[in-house]
Amino acid sequence: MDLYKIYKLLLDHFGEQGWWPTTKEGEYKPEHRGEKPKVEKERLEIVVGAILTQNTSWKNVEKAIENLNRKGLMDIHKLNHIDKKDLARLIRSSGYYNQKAQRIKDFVSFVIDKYEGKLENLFSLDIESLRNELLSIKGIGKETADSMILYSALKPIFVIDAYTKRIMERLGITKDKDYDQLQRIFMESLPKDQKIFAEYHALLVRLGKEYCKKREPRCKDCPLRKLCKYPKSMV
DNA sequence: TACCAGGTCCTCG
DNA sequence: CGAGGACATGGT
Repeated sequence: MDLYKIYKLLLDHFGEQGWWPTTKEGEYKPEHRGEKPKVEKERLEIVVGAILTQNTSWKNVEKAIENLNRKGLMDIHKLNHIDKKDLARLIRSSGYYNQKAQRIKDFVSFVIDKYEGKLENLFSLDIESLRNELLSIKGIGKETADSMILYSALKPIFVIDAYTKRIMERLGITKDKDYDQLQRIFMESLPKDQKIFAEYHALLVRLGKEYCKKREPRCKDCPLRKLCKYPKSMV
């Protein structure tokens, strides 16, 4: 199956997604706006959001990010200095708040210790080194690292998440593939283009949320129904 | 009520 | 290695 063809079908059906949501200057709530992050604060917000959204709905993360923005805390050094309990309280809505507060703190202290507190320095590494650096931080796994690389550092890497795995299996393209195998399949089938990787992943999430849901998938109206092998696709 | 949501770490066999 | 549990809130 041609993954690029699937991409075009999704793009035709949903249109451009404008990932990742970011907050404009003077505002507090992150939105899909179809613009790449420009300033350091936007890049940091994506990094923080990537940690906060681990196994959690984005809606719950939005509130947490808004809290941090309203307090003016979306800043590496401020996040480094804030008391962990206070941080946990602010991000409570995103769940696992004690773990996530620790993970955010581990991340910012890492950037301060090794990269002068500037994401720009960390992100100037080549893609392999950057990924290894991110993965060495406790609490940052493959998906979180790759989300940071793709959406914040703006380098071409394909993000695999639960939606992607489910959709690929239901389509009948893969079965029991692990993260690295799935990622390889996408990256070897598509142009190495940050914009395409970003948009594709966003489209898969959209499809997973609205059609290829875990329970009660809406196969009848699914934009991919003609090429899908999901047993229950005729429901 | 139970399940799900843009995972990761740790432990055990 | 891979399975299984812990981490936690908010929506359906």
